[in-house]
Amino acid sequence: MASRASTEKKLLDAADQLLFRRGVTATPVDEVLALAGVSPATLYRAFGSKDGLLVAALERRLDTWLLTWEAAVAAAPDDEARLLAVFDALETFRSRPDGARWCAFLGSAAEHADPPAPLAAALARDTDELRTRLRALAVPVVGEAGADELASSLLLVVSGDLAMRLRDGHVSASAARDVATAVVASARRKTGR
Amino acid sequence: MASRASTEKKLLDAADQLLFRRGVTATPVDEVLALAGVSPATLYRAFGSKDGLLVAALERRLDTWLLTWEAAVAAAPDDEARLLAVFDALETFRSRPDGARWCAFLGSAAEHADPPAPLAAALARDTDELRTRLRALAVPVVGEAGADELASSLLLVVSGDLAMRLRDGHVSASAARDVATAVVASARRKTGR
DNA sequence: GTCTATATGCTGATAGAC
DNA sequence: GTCTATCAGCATATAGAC
Repeated sequence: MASRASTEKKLLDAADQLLFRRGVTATPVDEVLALAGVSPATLYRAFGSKDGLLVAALERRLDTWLLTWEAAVAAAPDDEARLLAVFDALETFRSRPDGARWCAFLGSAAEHADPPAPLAAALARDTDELRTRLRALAVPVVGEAGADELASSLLLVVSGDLAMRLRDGHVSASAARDVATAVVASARRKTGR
Repeated sequence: MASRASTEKKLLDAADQLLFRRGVTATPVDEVLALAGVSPATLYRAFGSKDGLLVAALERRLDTWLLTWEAAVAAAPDDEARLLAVFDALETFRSRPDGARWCAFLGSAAEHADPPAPLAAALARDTDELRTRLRALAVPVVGEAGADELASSLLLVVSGDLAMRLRDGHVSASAARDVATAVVASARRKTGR
């Protein structure tokens, strides 16, 4: 006897494993249903549509990602390591069983010409969290003055790491971290720290 | 009286304008046909399938992109400017009437779980050209020893700039160039130049 | 011979009825 | 949970215009 919460969780788990590996459009609803062991009616009652399930999966995923990132920050020894911990977290998150091919948020947004509002909101929240938290972690490293610019630069590097996963396999895991290290050093020099 | 070459060009132009702005899957073939003012039979005779047209459009697009980049390199005053000219070219290319929402190659690849061979080859060629040419431009700046690593780093920054276009509009046009400048400075310091 | 216009088979996703 | 209707998009076939 399946409770409502557990069938919804099964659907979200299935969505996580399929939609973000194969792509949203490329994955038939039937496969999600089959993996979840759930009937179509359940999906449409709980989430309204395939897109509804997608958005719910993204929201849950963002929470998980932020926890992963927080753990990496907590494990880092000093201010600069805390700022760069996002790259450790990316690696950890990528190696999860439901790790996306590149990025669940960017990938979902990229599939729509003009993403529907709830989907755009999910990506915007991801972007905001990245920028805001990077900025907060940047303050101890370069001070208030340089924090905005450094956060934007690092967000670009993070996005670059994600996009590189779509290209051929030449990419070393530490490439993004190396670039970020250079960016931080440059910002430090600029602010005299 | 429409010649064979001209109808094919009309299809490629329409593909450029629609597929890479709205996304490949998101654009029905019918719209491409309507914009090109061409009948279905013409498309399927010339390109075999929607995907065939896509690949042909990507191939033509890569040639155009490389010409744009070469022009930007030629206009740059010194070795470092030539290495960073790729960011000028990105801006120029983006502002074309058929400029992609983010990146025609990454976007097309992202839509397939496991891209069909001709599509994968198109993206691989894009990646190879970027890496190889960046490496050649890096040699005068940091020497043979550091050129591979610098090229890889800059490729990541380029990809980051492209991916940022999927996020919200906070991005300044010079952000990628600033990051790249820091990366080049760091590489220079490392190789003692 | 190359194109246009139109009609149609086919497949698979979505949604809802039972 | 099964089963079915609807709908959209891709691909092809046919017939005729330049």
